[in-house]
Amino acid sequence: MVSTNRIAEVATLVGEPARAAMLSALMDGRALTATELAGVAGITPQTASGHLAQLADARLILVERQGRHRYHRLATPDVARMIETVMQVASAMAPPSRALPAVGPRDAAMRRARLCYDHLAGELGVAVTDALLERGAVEFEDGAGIVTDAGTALLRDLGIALDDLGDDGRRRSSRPLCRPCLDWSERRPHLAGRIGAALCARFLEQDFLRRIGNSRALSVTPKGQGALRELFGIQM
Amino acid sequence: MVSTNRIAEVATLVGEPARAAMLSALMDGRALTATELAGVAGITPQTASGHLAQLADARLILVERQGRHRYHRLATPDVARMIETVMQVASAMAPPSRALPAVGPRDAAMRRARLCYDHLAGELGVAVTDALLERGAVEFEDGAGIVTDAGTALLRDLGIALDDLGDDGRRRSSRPLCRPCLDWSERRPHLAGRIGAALCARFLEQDFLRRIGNSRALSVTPKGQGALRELFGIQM
DNA sequence: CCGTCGCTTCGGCCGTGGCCGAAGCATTCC
DNA sequence: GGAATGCTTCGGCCACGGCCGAAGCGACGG
Repeated sequence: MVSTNRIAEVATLVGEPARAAMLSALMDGRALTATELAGVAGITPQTASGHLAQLADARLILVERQGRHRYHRLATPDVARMIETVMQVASAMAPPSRALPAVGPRDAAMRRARLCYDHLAGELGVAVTDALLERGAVEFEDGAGIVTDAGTALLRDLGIALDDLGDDGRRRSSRPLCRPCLDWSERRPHLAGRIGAALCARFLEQDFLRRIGNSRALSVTPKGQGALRELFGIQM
Repeated sequence: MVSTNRIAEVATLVGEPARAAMLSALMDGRALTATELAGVAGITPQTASGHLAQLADARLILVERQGRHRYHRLATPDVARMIETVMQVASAMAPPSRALPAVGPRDAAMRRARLCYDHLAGELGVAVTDALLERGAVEFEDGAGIVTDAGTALLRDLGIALDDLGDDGRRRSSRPLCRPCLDWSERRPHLAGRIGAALCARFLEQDFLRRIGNSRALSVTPKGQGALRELFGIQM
């Protein structure tokens, strides 16, 4: 059992618009500087500094010094998962007044392919997930998922060894190997968990995908176009 | 994508000690009155009333009138899951000063068997889960889980039809069929999700288990002792 | 019908905490 | 060395929101 005060403490940290904005910005797994985070939250650096100190104290984020910069990132996948579930409840809340304010057209690239913490989301994420489901590589039972033997083999062919996935030095006990994650633009599940992260990392490493500037959005390289078509029959 | 303000809004609701205490008290799935909740939160009824109105406005809880009482319960399993993930992060936080303050001996019954939202927890919950894992009825891959064909058959023998589990009239799309839930006293997973809830309900219905007074704690009836031994080889 | 009970609304008090300007350290660059 | 950059600390302002006492309202029960 956890003291309810500890629960409230954590929730309070998330329950402040500026901090929530900063944590959301970190949901793509990148490490950002205090000034960048101040920007996304719309506050001054000194105010952001205070917030970040609180988040770091509570171990929700980790801070890494690099020269005169300090990079902040989410401390664990658990934290990301927590924020994700809060988002889920928030999205189910009574709408403030009207329907969804139709995502702007400039987010076209974001809808197409983007990072969700450390795995693939958007049309591409959903398409890859569909392909894996179709091939029987993974199976979802509502909010849970497993990798089949066929999936283990398929991933090995892609250069991902499942046995190694726990050995990232951190060994987060609670990080699922495989699970679905609701895609906010597609409203359908995409692949998350350790294999979701591994797959995404592998695609970036092989230059199938590239970050678009500083955003969460991803572009598919020509090399990636071919590979995705060949591997999964995906035409992006 | 969800507005970060909405996220903060939800988190703020949880991030208040009194409200967190009330939500935690509702985590066993029961519906409690405003006065009872005021009691657990250590505040006056009029203050609790205000809090509960806020939680209901945000659709985190549902209120049901019954005579001069108003019963409050968590609105959806999603809300319970959110609180659970917050608890998980909270328990991983930097300890305030010393180690766990050794759960009091009066919680012996709680440690033995209790409700966790709507499924079994404590020694009993873990034991049942272990038995199901051992029989290959369910499989966990870290934070995810599935029911095998053998498990489907086993559950049918117990009087639980998996096909019906979605038909509770609410059809919460995101509620997993089967998933592990970290047990706070045992520090090991027990069975949650829709089948966790169904199993628990079935045991209560068959009078294998009974609520101890008004608490989350459960007692195993003599009938239940026999059944559990016979079904799962569990000696409580 | 009146008393009790459960709950809500109102009003006022007060503490917590977010916010920024100014100032103070570091680090890097010229 | 001096200037710019990135970030933090300090101090003071201010508002939001939690808290309770008092009062009101509806339901139940004798």
